[in-house]
Order: sequence, then structure tokens, then C-alpha cells
Amino acid sequence: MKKNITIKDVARETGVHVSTVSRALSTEASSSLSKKVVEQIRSKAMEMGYRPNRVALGLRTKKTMSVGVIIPDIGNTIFPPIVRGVESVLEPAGYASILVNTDSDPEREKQFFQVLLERGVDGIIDAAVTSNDPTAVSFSSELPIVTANRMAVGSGIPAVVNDDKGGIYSMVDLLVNAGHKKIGHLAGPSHLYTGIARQEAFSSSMQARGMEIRKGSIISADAYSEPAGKEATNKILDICPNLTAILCANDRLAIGALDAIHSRGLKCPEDVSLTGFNDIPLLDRIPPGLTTVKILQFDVGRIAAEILIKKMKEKSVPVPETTIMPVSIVERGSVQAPKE
Amino acid sequence: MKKNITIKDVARETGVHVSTVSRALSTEASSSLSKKVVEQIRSKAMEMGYRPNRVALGLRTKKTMSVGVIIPDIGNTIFPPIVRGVESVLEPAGYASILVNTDSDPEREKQFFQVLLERGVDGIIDAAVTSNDPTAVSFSSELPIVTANRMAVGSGIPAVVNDDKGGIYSMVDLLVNAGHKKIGHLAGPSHLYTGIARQEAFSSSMQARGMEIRKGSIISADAYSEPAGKEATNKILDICPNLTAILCANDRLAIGALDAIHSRGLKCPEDVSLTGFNDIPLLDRIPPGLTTVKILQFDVGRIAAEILIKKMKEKSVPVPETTIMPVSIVERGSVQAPKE
DNA sequence: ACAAAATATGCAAACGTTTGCATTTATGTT
DNA sequence: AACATAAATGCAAACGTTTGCATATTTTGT
Repeated sequence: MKKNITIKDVARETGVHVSTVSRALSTEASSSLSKKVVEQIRSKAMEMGYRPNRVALGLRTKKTMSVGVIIPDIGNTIFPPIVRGVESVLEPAGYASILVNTDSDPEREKQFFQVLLERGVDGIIDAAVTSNDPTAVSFSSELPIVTANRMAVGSGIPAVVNDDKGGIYSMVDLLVNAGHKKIGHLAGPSHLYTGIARQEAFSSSMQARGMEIRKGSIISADAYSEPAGKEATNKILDICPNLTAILCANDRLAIGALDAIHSRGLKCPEDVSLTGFNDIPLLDRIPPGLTTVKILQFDVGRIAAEILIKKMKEKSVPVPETTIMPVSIVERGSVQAPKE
Repeated sequence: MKKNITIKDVARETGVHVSTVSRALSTEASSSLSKKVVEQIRSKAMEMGYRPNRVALGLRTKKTMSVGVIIPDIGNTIFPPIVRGVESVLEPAGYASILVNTDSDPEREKQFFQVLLERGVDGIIDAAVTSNDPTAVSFSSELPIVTANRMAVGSGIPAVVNDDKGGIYSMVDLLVNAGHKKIGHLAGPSHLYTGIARQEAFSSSMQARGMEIRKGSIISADAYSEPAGKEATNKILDICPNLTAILCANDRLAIGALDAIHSRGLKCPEDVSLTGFNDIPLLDRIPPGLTTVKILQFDVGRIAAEILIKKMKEKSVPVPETTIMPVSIVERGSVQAPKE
């Protein structure tokens, strides 16, 4: 294990002071040095295989050029594209991403904030934030944070989210136009922004159309998972067996709903129409083809990172508090007119 | 922005030397201090909201307690579970993971190795390694590396891979037992270990059974993607239109093959049987249900990380050079006896 | 040719820790 | 009560950089 080459070694080899080497190696500071010596030092450094030590740099400058990326679970197919979006701007800008999975546990989220701060990250992208998230709020005074895909409502933390409301409105439209009168809602977890926002949008949209919302026709799933979706769907159908359509808060829930429907001997879309949200990968290949709301996952990550970089460069620069990304409906085979 | 509390501040407040604080805060070193002062310092530190600076620690100890995780693309559904497996052991052990995506570009892989070293990672999990990978080999003398899911053949770099050979053998068995005589192979990229290993296994397995391998019945896809799978399948079927089964090197390729088959007006499994590899999420829901080889993605990541930790703790400790994880066949609807 | 201004380089402190060694303080032992 | 020993703490250097300031060297204007 040969010792690493440092700036000091290069200085000795070139017979110059370490500060001179430091300057020569920096694009900005090298302007104060003579062309000749800069060239000489640089080639010598290269020749010696010098590799800058960013840990030392970080200590000296108090900037580690790294950011924490907090997500619930990278195994959940909605997050990888967001992460890629984040990296697509962070990496070229010279930032490294430290990725952590909270498994939606607020306790873990808190711990990770601590750890990330100990490691001196310059900022944090939080895609695991809950709607009411005291942890995120309290840390937001310590370093720049941007939330992605979700938001901490009323926290003042910059957020990049999808047009959840608009997506749901359009979906209700679509269902109503197809002739549905008895529509249920399989809602997301009520501690998550997306769960709340979509449910509110559902209710107000139904109301705006003068549609009846029967009691028991809105049930929240415990988690955004297929089993939770199946379970909640069964509850809904137990209470309101004559619903002709169920608008689900996301695709995985809808897949679970599909399971529940099949297990009851019903068919989609013949007996009940179903819609999702997100348009996750491979969804198009699952019969009957889920009609869903397509979101710009990659861009949500990308823009969140862009905003974060702005704040990291200049803490006080004003940035948009909420950025809403457009969504679009993609129609497949899971919706048709009610039988009647 | 209030200045961070350092060990020095705690020392001043408690009227003790900074080295004493350092010792008091360390579980091991605190044994050389009096119970009383340790207690006092710790509570004071807590009270002041002291947060250790790991950057400084890293500089001093030359250990950053972080590892680089290199993968081709987190958006490829096979990798998230591997990453989770890696984190499942790294995180509890106190390591942070820096995640990078190479997009299968060797040039980027090389850059990332550089960057990760500059950042002083203590080790690297490389799931983007190519079969012949000079970059990984050369860096392996600088720091511990373990490859996951793939291996750099003959490099001596510890690897955790699946039983690719065994999986393919079983699959050929299954196809032959179903009565197939004309079997093609949609192979993976020939610069990847999995592509090569599975193809070799296919050939030797067919040979071992005395099955004929017609020319043109083995084609390598350029990438593990659906479009590449579709394209390669069309080539195969152009040359050998009377194949009754195609064994695909992975699931995404098989999905692409499905597309090709449908676009030719054929059906799976009636006209041609198809098999995959990996058993990616949601695969079970895509008709006709792909018969595939299930791999232990999570455990591949987990074990790779365990091996890495061993090597990081004690560079010279001997570790298994190749660890092969068991696979299993999961039968679904994409295989049936040939029509005759 | 000389002071003044500009250019190029060196000096040393600082970033927040840990740790080998020196020193002080407490504890026994006789 | 004195001394040896053990226990507890302090000292200072080191990790690899950057950077404000001081110094030395060159260039410029007259």
C-alpha cells in the first residue's frame, strides 16, 4: 500500500512551496502564477499521479460537494427515475450523492439527517418527507433542503411536486365522461402529501361536478403497496358493492385493487373501471392496461436538484417555494362505460 | 447560520482539554478516563448539541466510513434490490453509500473510480464491471473492491454472482423435457459476464444433451433492453423461423422477444415458448407469465457488502474469490410443448 | 536609472479530529 | 509519612488542503 501522493510531494519535486502547487492546480488561483510554473507543476503532478484529497479540501473549505438523497425505498419503482434525475444534474456539477432509504420510518429519517450532517453534506434532497415533518423543518435551518415528489405542507421548504390535483381532476373528468356515477377512491396513506392532496382533489372534484360521494367509498390504504391496495379495495367493495369505478391514488394500489376485484370474481373494466397514478415502468404490459396519470419522475428529480444547487451556492438566493410539474393522462384499457 | 459546535467548544465549556473530550466521546478511549468526567463531558456535549465532524475524522484517520456503489443504471429494475441488499449491511455498520450510475460506459466507470478515490471511500461495490475490465483491475490494488451480480473474469477481484450456469442448465432441461428440439438463445451483450456465462452454459448444456444448435439460432443483443431483445429476436426468427423455443438471457430481453413474436403474428407459448432470467418485479403480472430463473438480488448485494466490510477492516484477510448464489426456476405460462 | 506599481511566490494559520507521549494526580504499600 | 505505582489528564503534532498576508522579484513610467 504505497502512500498517497499529496500536494506536498509535488511541491518537493518541483522545488516550490505547497501553496504554489495549490494555486497552480486550481483553475482560478492559477491566474496569479506565471504561465511557466503552472504548466510545470501541472505536468509534474500528473506524472506523479497526484490525486486531490477531497476530504482535506472539505475540512478546509467546509464544503464537501456532496448531497444527501433521502428516499423511502429505492426498490419502489417510482424512485429510481427521480434519483436519476437528481444525479443527472448533481454529478456534472461535481456533487456526489449519498443515498439513504428510510423505509418510511420517521425515526430513520431523523437519524439519517443527523448522519448526513455529520458527514457535512452541502444540501439534501428529501423524497421521503411526510406531510407534517418536524424533522425536515428543524433541519431546514441548518442546510438547504429541497423536497421532491412530496412536500412538507406549510414548511417553507422548497418542493418540486407533480400536479396531483390536476391529475385527479382530469381523471374524475374521464370517469364521469365515460358515464360513471358511482365512483370510489382508493386513497394513499393519510400522512403523505400525495395521499392527502389526491384525496382532497378527488373530493372537491366530485363535488364540483355534483357527484355523490357515498360514505365508505373513500378508504385510505396504509401504504403504497399492492397488498394494502387489495385490502382497502375489499373494504370499499364490502361497503359499496355497486361502485362502477375506483380511482386509485397510485398504480401499485391499483394493481392491488385488480387483485381484489379478481378475487371477488369480478372483471376490470367490465364490472369495475380502475385508474392509477404515476405510470410506473412495465405498467403498460399488465392487462387490461391501466389508465393512469403519467408524471415526470425524472424531471421532478432534475429540477429539485437544480433548485438545491442554487441554494447551496448562495444560501439566500430566492427560489420558487413550490414547483408543480405537469402531468398527463394515459388511457389504456381499464376504463369503460358502466354496464347498466 | 450559527457556527457548528466542535469538540473544542465542549472542551472550553467543561474546562478540560480537547483531547479529553475526544476520549470521553469515544467508547473505547473513554475507558482511560474517570467515570465522572466522562459522564459530565457527554452530557455537556449533548446539551450543547455537539455533532461530530466526520470530515475531520476522515482526514485524521484516513477512513471515511463510506463506500462507492457503482451500477449501470438504478432505473434498471434488477439493481435496486441489489443496492438495498448492499445498504442493508453497510448502513448498520456505519458506512455511507455513494451511488453512481455508469450507463454502462467504461469511460464513466473509470472517471467514477477516480472521483470515489478522491473522496476517500474505503471500498467499492462494483455492479457495473465488464467481463474484461482493466479499470477495475488496476484500481483493485488501491482499495478493496467486490463485484456484485457480475465478475471481472480472472481478475482475482472477489465477486458475488448468481449460478448463471446452473440456471441455464435447468432451463434447457425444462425446455427439452417439454419436448422442444429446436431451441434458440437470445444472448446478452458479449462484453458482460452474464451474457458470456449464460451463453456458454446454453451451448454446453445443449451439447451435453445432444441437441443441435443451428447456425443463427444464437444471437447477442446489444444491451439488456426490450428494444434490443425485440431486434435480436427478429434476427433469430428471420434465420431460423422454425424454432419452437427461445431461451433469453434475461427478462427484459424476453419481454422484447414477446414483442417481436407478437409483431410477427405468432403467439407465446402456442407458437414459441420463451424463458427469461432474473424474475424482475411485476414480471408475474405480464401475460402469459414468463417462466424464468429467479435470482437472489438482495442477497447478492448483501453478501457482496459483507465481504467488502471484511476486506475494509483487514485488508489482508482472505475472502472467497467467487461466491455463487443459488437460483431457482419459477414456472409460469410461457412454456408449453411444441405444436409438432 | 529610480521609485512605484504590478506580478509572482512563500509563510503560516486554520479547518476538527485523534493519539503517542509527557505530566500530573490519586491510590496503595510499607 | 514517604515512595512506588497506577490512573487520569494535558500537550502537541499530524492528516492535506486553502488563503490572507508578507515578501521578493519583475515590469513600468518617467
